[in-house]
Amino acid sequence: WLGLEWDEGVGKGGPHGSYRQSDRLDHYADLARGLVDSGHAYYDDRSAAELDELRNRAQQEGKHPGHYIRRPDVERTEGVIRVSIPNDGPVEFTDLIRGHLSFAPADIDDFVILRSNGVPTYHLASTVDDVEYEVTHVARGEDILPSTPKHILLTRALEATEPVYAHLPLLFGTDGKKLSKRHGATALSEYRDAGFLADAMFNYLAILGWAPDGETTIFDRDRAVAEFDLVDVSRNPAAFDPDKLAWMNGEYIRSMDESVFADMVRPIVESELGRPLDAGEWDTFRSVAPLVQERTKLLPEAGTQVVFLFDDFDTYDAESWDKVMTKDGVAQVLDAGLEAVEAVDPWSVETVEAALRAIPERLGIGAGKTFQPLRVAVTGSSVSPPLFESIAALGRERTLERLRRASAELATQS
RNA sequence: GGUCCCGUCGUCCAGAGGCCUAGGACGCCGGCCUUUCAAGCCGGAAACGCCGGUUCGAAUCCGGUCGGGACUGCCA
Repeated sequence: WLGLEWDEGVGKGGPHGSYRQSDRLDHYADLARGLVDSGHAYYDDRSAAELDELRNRAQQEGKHPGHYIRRPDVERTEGVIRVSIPNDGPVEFTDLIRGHLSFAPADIDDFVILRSNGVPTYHLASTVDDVEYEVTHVARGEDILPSTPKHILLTRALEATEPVYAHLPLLFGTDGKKLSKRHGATALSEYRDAGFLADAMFNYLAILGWAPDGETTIFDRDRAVAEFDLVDVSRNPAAFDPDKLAWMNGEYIRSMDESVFADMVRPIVESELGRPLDAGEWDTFRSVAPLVQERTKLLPEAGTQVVFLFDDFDTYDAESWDKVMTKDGVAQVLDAGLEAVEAVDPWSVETVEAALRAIPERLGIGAGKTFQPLRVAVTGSSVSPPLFESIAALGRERTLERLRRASAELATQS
């Protein structure tokens, strides 16, 4: 959806055979056993209780939990396979984003690479894949920064050269909690379904942790691709701000070509209506679409703004009615509107406007007092697209019906 | 508890010793425009966590401190 393409992998193929880890289970297991043979790893069949005890002891002594979980004196021949951490100096590497990093061997666990059921852990599978697929740069979340020394050690044990790492800052929700597929996740598809544009989503995501310069907020994919560099990525975590995303989406909607916008909104209107638009209705819609385009942030809003043109609304918006239609003089305004609309000739935005603009003068009241009741009568709400255009698009007969309906409604209430 | 990462407006991003009385964006507040809602335009409030040090000069370098976060499993 976002137009992010990969060069090789599942569904795309490539020179490295299957890219599906489930197809390679035996291979990972073979490599794990090979690491035992070469002395980099060992079998461990100690019980969970035994390991817990070692962890507790380490914690009580102010050491990290894995401190005492090391290669047992007596060699085992079954159980999980662990990598034993070599005690020959710190593991150092330069992260593209964070700079030089160093981890002491004592702080790195003897970690499991093959479970007792023969299934590899993430550490093994992903490291082996990176090596065998000849991955040069690993860009991933900062949450696995602590695992990176393990992956480097594994890579060296596999007699390969480690890739360049870049650990990106995490994304937080507005609640300040980490955003991930396991916690507080909102699927990307939900944003698409909510009416966000892929280009806006792409731009917003890009701005989280990076900017082309100090001034620019809106930029397209080409510019991002041309100017983005991992070393420029921010080191601090970013909070996902739905308001800014919505604003940005509005910016993209407004910059769309009118006809593209109309085409995109059509299915939304039709689903709102529960039926397809006929040719005449489509023309009507296209005539008002630019007006709607200016005032929508999310695509579905465009649909709700415009349905009154095609189907009669069931009820008036209660708040609008109370605010506008319960005032004195509304009945006269509706009558005047009826009269004016009947007399419009020929029918156009300009003639409708001229006819209605004459009303406030004639009745000696303000423009707002005239147009708001008409708006509620015609559209069902005090919030709508511009009035004259709306009436022109609605047509004379339907406008007259709506005005009569509002008068009747008013009579009922008094 | 331990290891590591991070610390500029409420939020996102600029700022890589003097150009900073700290800039842009969202949001917020006020105004203009206006028949509504938007959009647009103008203006405003709003931050270098704190303490030391280096330096003629620090948001930028160093140390400490405080605060936030991640990790700490036969999860990934």
